[in-house]
Amino acid sequence: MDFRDTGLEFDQNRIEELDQLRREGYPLYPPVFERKDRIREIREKFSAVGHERSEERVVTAGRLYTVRNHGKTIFADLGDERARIQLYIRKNDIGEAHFDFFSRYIERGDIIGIGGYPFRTKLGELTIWVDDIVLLTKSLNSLPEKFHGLTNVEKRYRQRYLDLIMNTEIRETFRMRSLLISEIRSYLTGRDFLEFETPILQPVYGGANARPFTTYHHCLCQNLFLRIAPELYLKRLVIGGFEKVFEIARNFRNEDIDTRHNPEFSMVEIYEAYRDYNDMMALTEGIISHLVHTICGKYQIEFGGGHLDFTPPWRKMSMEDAVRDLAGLDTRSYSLEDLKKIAGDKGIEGYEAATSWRELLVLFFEEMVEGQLIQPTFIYDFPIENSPLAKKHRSKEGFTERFELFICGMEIANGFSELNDPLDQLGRFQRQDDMRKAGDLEAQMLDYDFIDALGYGMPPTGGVGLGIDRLVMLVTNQSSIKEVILFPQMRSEGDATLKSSDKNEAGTP
RNA sequence: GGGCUUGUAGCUUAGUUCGGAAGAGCGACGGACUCUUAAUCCGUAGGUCAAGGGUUCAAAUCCCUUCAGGCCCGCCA
Repeated sequence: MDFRDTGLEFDQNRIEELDQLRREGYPLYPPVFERKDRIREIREKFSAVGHERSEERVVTAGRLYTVRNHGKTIFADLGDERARIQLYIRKNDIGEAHFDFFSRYIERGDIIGIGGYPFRTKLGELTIWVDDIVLLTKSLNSLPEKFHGLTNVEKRYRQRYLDLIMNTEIRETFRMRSLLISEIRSYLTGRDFLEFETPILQPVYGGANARPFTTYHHCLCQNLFLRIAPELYLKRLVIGGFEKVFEIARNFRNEDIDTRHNPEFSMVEIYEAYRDYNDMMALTEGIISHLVHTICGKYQIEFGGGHLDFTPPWRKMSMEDAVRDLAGLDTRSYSLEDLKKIAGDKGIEGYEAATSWRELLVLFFEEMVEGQLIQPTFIYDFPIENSPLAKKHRSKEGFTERFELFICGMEIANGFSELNDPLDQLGRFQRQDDMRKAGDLEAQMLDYDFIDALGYGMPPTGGVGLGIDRLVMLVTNQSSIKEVILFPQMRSEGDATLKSSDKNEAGTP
C-alpha cells in the first residue's frame, strides 16, 4: 500500500508491525468481539474488591491510553466510552509467546479486547489481572501526548474524533447535547405533538430574515436554496389539518461565523393550533425549565462565572416597558424626530431609515436592553415593521403578538401568534420583497404558494422556535458555539486549487 | 469588515523583548526492569521555526505580504 502522495502521515513503525502481523497470519481487524462487560459497570460491581483476585472473570474492550512496561509485567490503562480501568499483565499468566506478542505489537492507541479478574493493587487501584488479550484494531496514528493531550483549539475542531479520544470530558458535553435533543423530542411527543421533516432544499426560502445558501438542481434546471427556517412548511401542515407539529431542524444561513453563530445550526420549531403567543411562552418556559432540571438536576446553573435561575415563572416584559424601565427611555413621550436625535447621540446605527417610532424602539431595545437580560426573560409585543410573520396585536396598534426569550443577552427563542390572515400576509411579504429588491440581502422572498395555502384557512395558531445550540451552550457552560457543535464549519486549509477547481460552477451564481 | 492575538519535532512547549550554532518533556526506536499509574533508568533518531518576500556579515527573532486559527467588536431584526 502506497500512501506517500496522499498527504497521510501514518507511523512507519506501526505500518511495519501491521505488515508483519499480516505475514504471520494474525487475524487483523476481526469483525466482532464478544464484550461482556463495560468498564463503568466493572468499576461499580467490583468497587469493594480487595487485593485478592476476584473469582469472577470479566471480558471487556477499549482503547489503550497508556502502557507502562516493566519487563515481565505491564501496566496499561484501557478506556471505553464512559470509563477507564488499569490492566495488569504478567508473563507468568499469559505465557511467553502471548506476552512477547503484546510487548511487540500492541501499543498505545490500539483497540484491544481482554479477559481477566478484577483486583486491587497494593496502591489501591482497581485493576484487571489479564489472562487473555486480543488485538481488535491496530491504530496507525500515534496519539497526542498522554499528559497534556490535545489542546490546540484549531486541531480540536478540525479533528474532532481526536478531541473526543483525548479529551473525554468533551464527550460529556456532547452526551448532554444528545440528551437535550431527545428530551425535547419526548417532551413534545408526550404531549401529542407529531414530529415531521420538511424540505431543506427549497425553491423559495423564508420564515426568517437571513441570507441563504444557493445550490442548483441539474435535472430541474433551477436554483434551490438551503432553508433558513422550516416555518412556512410547518404552517402548511397546520393548514393541512395537523394541529400539533414540530421539527428538529437544521437551518443554514449564509452569514459570518463567530462564537454564537455557525452557518448550520439546530432549532426546534413548534406549532400548535388554537393557541396564541401567551400559550407559546408557557410552552417555552415548560420545555426549557424541564430540560435544565432534567439535564442539570436543578433549576440553578452556573454559566460564564455567573448564576442562572430557571425556576418558573420567568420575568416577562413588553418591549416598550423593557426600554422604559431598563434603559430609562419612555419612547411614547417623544416625537419621532426626537427619538432619532437620541438614537444618533447614542451612536446607534441604522436609525435614519426608520419611518415609525416603533422601529426605533427595536433599535433602542437591541442597543440598550438585550445585553442586560441575563436571567431568562420574555420580551413581548414587537413592532409590526420587524415581524412580517406575526399576527397583529389584538389591542396594541402597530404591534404584533410576538415574543422572544433572552438568556445571557442571547436570543434563545422566538415565537408568535401566527399571522393567518392571507391578505395581511401578502402585504407584509410584498414589503419584504420590495426591501429585498432594493438590496436588503436578508429580506424575505414572496412565497405565493404559502399565501395560497393560507387562503384555504389556517386556524388560530401559536408557534415558537428554540435555538438548540445555544441551549446546549447554557446547560454545558460553554461560551463558544463551536464547543457544542461536533464539526463546526472551518475554512479549508491546504491546497488552494481545491477551493477553486472543485467549485460547483452552476451552483455559484 | 475592524482591533488584539496565535502558529517552533507526532503531541505539549522554551527561545522572539534586546538578531549571533534550534533546546526540552512526552511519544517513537534500541536496551534494563514482575504492584506501576505523567512509571523509572541508559542510549538513538526525529525540525521547510505556517508560506513567500525584504533588511542584515548573520533572521525562529526585525519589516512587508499571504494562509489558517482564537478572543473581542461590527454585521447577523
